[in-house]
Amino acid sequence: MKIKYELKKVEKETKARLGLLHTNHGTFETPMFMPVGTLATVKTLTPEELKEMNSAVILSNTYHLWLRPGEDIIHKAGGLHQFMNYDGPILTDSGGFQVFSLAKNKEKDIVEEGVHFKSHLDGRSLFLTPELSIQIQNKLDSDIAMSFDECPPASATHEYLRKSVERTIRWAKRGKEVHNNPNQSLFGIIQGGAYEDLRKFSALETTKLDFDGYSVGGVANDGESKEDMYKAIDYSIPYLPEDKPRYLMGIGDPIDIIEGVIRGIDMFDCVLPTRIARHGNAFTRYGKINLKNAKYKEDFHPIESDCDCYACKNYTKAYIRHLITCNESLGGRLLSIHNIRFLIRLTEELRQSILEDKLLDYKKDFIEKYHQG
RNA sequence: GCGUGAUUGGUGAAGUGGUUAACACGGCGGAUUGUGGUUCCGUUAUGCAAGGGUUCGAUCCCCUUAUCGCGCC
Repeated sequence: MKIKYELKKVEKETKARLGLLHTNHGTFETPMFMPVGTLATVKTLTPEELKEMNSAVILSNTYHLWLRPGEDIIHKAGGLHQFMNYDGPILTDSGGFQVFSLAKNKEKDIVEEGVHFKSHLDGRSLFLTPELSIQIQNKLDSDIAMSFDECPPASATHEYLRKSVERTIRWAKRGKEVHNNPNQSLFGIIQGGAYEDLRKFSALETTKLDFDGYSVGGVANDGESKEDMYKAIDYSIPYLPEDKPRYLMGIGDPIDIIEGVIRGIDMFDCVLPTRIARHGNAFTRYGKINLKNAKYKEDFHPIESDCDCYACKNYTKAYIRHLITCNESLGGRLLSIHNIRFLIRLTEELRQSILEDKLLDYKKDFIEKYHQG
């Protein structure tokens, strides 16, 4: 069975949506945030811990799992869910994002057939195609597979982006044709940078292929401005069907999530909460803080006194700072728990605000507070 | 006691008679948005044991003192 999106409500003054995502591994509310588990694990956390945080979908990665341990081993294990002991929904990224950062010479390495690039592990030459990406994802048996797209840099010209969008559409079609897993849904990806005509074209052509969901991609690349990111969403959303989920790829800054939800996005994923956690940073209502700062040396209070996460209920900033300073893995774990819970809770509050038609007020309050810190 | 060798930042240490004293660690701060992240980027000794001298100029040469190491009575 494929996923099913059930639209429950659109907020009065915005395009924000409240919905339910029915999957083979449970039903979950949107808007939602999906933590990233590139290598079949959300770094340092167990599936049980993620469930405790009310986290739903985990995002994993085709490219990384293809290299290690290989899709055949995961297939033999009984699929990704069995392999990693996670019975919630899993989404796999196509590998497009990684591959394009590994392809050195875009002109030469990206061809109609696929992409030539070097393995980040041993440097050997690899070739990934839309078909192969989908076939790997079929074997991984994730709930949602992503089309293999070209993810061009923010600095790309209109001319480059136009060709790229056209190719991404051809690739989406090729991937869809070989997709062969009745329990797996497939999403299409809208590209086109911050150009209205390209986003519109990309959305209209991609939706013609009738995917199970659509994502806005090519966002938050190498120094793209927030304005361009919001444009990318605004120019794409009007052409996407109401009854399919919309996923903004790679976005997870709290403010960006709010802005995305207001513009009609249902799903987000991001490495930010876990990455900054490993580097000692925590999201708070008053902005992001760096636990490594000397001022927390003797701060015997939780990161946030009103946070319901395991880290805040049991540990102080001084202790977590000590762990991070000593490079003890528990530090990154506790901060990952806090940061993911922070974003999950943010989506819970956003849903409540949509329900009460108070999203814009919520945004105003949140941003005001967030910038105070 | 005599002889001898050392003494460079929080630490381990390079180094030179001449504008800004390597490098590493540590400290302090920042970055991070479909994870090549125990990563990346800043910054961190107005001073080379102390005092005096030689010199246009000394951390580098000389003298004295202090401290430490080594050898001999």
